[in-house]
Amino acid sequence: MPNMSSIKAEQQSAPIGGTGSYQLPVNMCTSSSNSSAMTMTTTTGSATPSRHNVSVTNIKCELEELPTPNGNLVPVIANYNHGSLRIPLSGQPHTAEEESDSEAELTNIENLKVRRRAADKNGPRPMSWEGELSEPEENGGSCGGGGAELMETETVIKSEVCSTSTPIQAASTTCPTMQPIKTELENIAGELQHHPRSNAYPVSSCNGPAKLKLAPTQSDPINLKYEPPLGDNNSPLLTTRNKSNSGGHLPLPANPSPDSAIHSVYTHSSPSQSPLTSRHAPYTPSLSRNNSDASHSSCYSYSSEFSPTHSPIQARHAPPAGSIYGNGVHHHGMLYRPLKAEASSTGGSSQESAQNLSMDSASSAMDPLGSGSLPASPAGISRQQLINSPCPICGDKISGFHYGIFSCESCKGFFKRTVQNRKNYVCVRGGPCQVSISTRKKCPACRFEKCLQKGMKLEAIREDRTRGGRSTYQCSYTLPNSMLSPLLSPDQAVAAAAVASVANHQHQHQQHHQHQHQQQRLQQQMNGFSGSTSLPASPSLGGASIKTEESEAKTLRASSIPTLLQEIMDVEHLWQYTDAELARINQPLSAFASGGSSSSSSSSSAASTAHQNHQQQQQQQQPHQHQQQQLTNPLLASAGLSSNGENANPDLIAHLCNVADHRLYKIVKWCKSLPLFKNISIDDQICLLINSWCELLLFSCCFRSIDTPGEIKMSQGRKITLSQAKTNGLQTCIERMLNLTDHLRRLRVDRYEYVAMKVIVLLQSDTSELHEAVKVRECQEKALQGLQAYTLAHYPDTPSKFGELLLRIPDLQRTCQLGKEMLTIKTRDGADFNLLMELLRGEH
DNA sequence: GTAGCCTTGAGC
DNA sequence: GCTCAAGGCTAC
Repeated sequence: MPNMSSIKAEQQSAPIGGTGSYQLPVNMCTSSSNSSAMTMTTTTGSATPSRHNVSVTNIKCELEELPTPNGNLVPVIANYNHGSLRIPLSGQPHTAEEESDSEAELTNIENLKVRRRAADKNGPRPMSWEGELSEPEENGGSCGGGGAELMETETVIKSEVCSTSTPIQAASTTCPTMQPIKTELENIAGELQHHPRSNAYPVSSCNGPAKLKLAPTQSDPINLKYEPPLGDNNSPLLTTRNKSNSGGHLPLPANPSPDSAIHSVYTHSSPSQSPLTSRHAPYTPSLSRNNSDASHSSCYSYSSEFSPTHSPIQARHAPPAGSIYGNGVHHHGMLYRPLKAEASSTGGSSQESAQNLSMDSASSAMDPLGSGSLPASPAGISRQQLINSPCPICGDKISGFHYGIFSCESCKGFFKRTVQNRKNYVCVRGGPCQVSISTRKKCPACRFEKCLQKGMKLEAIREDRTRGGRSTYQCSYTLPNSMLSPLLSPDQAVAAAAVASVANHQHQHQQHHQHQHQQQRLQQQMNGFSGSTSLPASPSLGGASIKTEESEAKTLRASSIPTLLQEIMDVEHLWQYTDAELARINQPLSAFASGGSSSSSSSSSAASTAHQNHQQQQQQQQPHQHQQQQLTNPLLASAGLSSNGENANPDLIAHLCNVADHRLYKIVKWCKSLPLFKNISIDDQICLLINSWCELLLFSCCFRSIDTPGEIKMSQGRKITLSQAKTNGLQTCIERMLNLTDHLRRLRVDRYEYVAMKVIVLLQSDTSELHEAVKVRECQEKALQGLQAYTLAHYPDTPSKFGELLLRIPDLQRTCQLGKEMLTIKTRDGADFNLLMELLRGEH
């Protein structure tokens, strides 16, 4: 495992200042149904605002408390030694034999890691978890659905219900059958961790709260700091920039000197705080290079879907068909997002009035074919046109796409140097200074600030300085008006920006746009997940520059979204499935159910992931095997259900198992990108995953069923009612799920709360298998703090909501256990749901 | 410290 | 093998 960089810093979650406490009546240790209370302490920091007149400082990453202007100390732990430290934990006693087995298994894991890393040194860098995970499928047969992924409305019930075992037990008790899954998870996590980039900006992932500012509510008892996004752009950096700019909505501090780019951006940060810690850390990249490309090992995020060629944005942000761009092309083009405050904040150059452009991807997003033209970009702007335009920062000639925007070579180098060397420039004039070709050297503070403002991404700088390869992250680009005006009228441009921005956000959840579904999702995003829930406007939703009272209100609400929650939300798309994926996962079963041949393998749509491709291939190669395997589905058998449909709906159950199996891949991928999860050691990541996968599946299922009382939503129109559950022998479990869903509905759980709770469930540290339980607990605390701050800020009338949300977790655990008990899965050879089967087998 | 050019490496 | 976005090198 590579050493963590010395600059790796992690926010210390130790309490500072006043304290408040709450109990988490959660027992995520799946080994038993016992519940344990976890006491956590939140704090309010002491006010120690300070801004120093420093011209240039090299930022230290020592352990320190960073005083913030709003009075919150941001403790930072530097030189975190990632990893292999194993803390013997008390709690779950183990027999000597178990201990021995566990040791042996852990040793196996270590050996696997070593071998893998050794192989990586000589071989190609592993590219994706999908690829890793698809391996067992080769052995175990197809899962029927290809890499199908579920959207929010898809089905997972079965997997959740069918989960008969206790994952953590599987991990901890060294069941031999668990080794395969552990190996897979290990491989996956290993790639995340072992790759040098996995250490990149760990602060970003674990320091989420560091950038938070105290909520503007006195009721907030914890030391959470919010980062009110005043801008409309998706980038948290940009958002912050807008806020910090004097020309924006907020005036510059009275102190004229300390306005370095960094200080003004991270107003909560100490002037001495490293750009890495103060900026990078807080703004946990939502998309990790690890995720995206197979290297998938870096901790700083990019997303697999977001490679420059398969940009995340490209994948996510394609405008819906029929949009005003209306070319009907599945383009990877750019989406325009005007920056209203931009011009005023940076003063008058031609670029100041530029439109901010969110791009589907850097390169191939722009030009996946390398043809040099942007494929159906909204305004029909080619890559060449963009490159020929002036650098949005200084006006020099653009040399390419650097760190998230098209910029010149000098600004690219400047940004790299500043971040890598942790410069902390301060504008002696208090900024903003004009930044042009002739003046760009005069004020690095304002230049850097403009870099950020224009969309350069800190997360694009690789902490480990790994060269080459692709990077993927959500990009925003400043497009000069001159490039838009000939194509769109100002009004059109604004409207386009609004529509595209929303579409941009939407596409984070859907790689293959289908207009109707996108419209529905748009409505969901704008109105909340369900009609009865309220969803605070996400900053990333705020691309619309058309200021209305409603949008302003949403912006206001969005401003109180803890950054950590926003970061978690930013990776939520990894949890979701696209329509194409759903179609794939549903098709085989439909064919199966209809008695058709296993032509299920002939997926109608092109595979969008390696996993899907692989599964498609497997299905094509073994269509009959797939059918046969479904006929002998051990899940069905173990559930006392025959596959001939006599007393059950095999299609339903097999489908659910199939979905669950694929869902597990999604979960792994999602976990990788979670800001808090990424800094946890490999072993602990595996442990946590094994520990909570069932709860995660079940919880997501319940949440998506909020708007369908009496029904648990399955994939695309599939629903299961209590009566249907009785037929399938799942009555008790479904009943509990419905009950849990009722609670979620009653509590009006919104999407932010939902994603936060998932992370809390995932980061349950109450297991003796964790090597760094304290660290995991600290991460969970941050998630808890984020959730608490959010609920207090958004639902001040229901201060008990936070506690009530946590109280649902034991229900969730009990429901999972019940489902497992109901469907005592017996391990059988030839299981076709590899990952799921491995997990299930490992528990018995 | 700047900035132009080079090298690297993943995706296609 | 090409593209391109990373980091590296080095003259200034």
